[in-house]
Amino acid sequence: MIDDAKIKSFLGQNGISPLPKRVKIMQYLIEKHNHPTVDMIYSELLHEIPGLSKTTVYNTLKLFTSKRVAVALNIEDNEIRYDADTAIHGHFKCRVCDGLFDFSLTQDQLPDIPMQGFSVDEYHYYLKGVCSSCREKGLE
Amino acid sequence: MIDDAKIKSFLGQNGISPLPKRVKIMQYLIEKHNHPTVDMIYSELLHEIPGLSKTTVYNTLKLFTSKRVAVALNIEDNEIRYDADTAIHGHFKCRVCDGLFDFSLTQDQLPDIPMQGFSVDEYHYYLKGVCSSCREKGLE
DNA sequence: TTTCAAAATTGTAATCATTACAAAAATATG
DNA sequence: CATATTTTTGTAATGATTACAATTTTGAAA
Ligand SMILES: [Mn+2]
Ligand SMILES: [Mn+2]
Ligand SMILES: [Zn+2]
Ligand SMILES: [Zn+2]
Repeated sequence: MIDDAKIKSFLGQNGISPLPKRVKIMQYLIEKHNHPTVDMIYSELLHEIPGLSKTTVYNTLKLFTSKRVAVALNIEDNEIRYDADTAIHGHFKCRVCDGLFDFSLTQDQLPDIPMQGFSVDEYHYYLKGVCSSCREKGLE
Repeated sequence: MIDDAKIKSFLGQNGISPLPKRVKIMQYLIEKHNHPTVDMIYSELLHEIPGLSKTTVYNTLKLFTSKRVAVALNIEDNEIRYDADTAIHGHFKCRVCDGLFDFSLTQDQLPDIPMQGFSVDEYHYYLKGVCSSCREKGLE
């Protein structure tokens, strides 16, 4: 359980008015760190926040990513997943069980790309394949 | 202009019957290497292949990616882009002009995956930011 | 060449994530 | 409290992708 006040001040520091629903959504992202879709956030928080609208979840996530307190992951073909961990790290997608795993990746492990004159503000390293659990079960 | 016969034999070698529309679509991908969307392929090839259906483009690209003669790129939020270059390389997306640029990336530049027992068959390294051309123009 | 089964293509309708937008509600400020 | 501003909601639109049945094309056998 993460301190409500901490999240509020964190949002505030990043130029986001810490309204109750925003705090709950950020709390969900941080506590679960399950790379949820909008629909997962919406349907799970609906129990806790009656009357929550899916549009609000969309609006809030757009705000979060624009303020860089969350990152949008495009590792799926059809929907966006969200991550409150904005530090550089990698993602592995299992194409059998659809699981999405983090793996660590430090800035200096990243290939040095000589992009003269370019400014880079997002790094995404996605791997796809079959996870160990699925391989042990002989699925492939 | 790439040799038609070369594309036919390439498709054949990869278990794809080299039907005329498939050859044209592969030729488009190779010659333009512009990371097109389905719609770009469809609307541009429609001139050359009257009566082409968008469904056929979808079907063909699904076949190509399943046979691994093309790769689907999920660098955009809303649509998939395709690449006939299946060798490992990186992609940079400019969020001002929406340009999508290749950059070279060798297998041994990639960080090791610290995940024992996983099998990896796709590597995607995406960078986002502002390209040099847009920066020179003072856009940001 | 004719025949015919299998594979491919087409057009249309459905699906589904996301966005647009205007009305209603909540919030902040004096 | 009064009121301007911001946020939320609900619904409708958008747009990419998929499902699917009917039609056409293909390729091999006869
Ligand atoms: Mn993550
Ligand atoms: Mn490329
Ligand atoms: Zn798995
Ligand atoms: Zn640019």
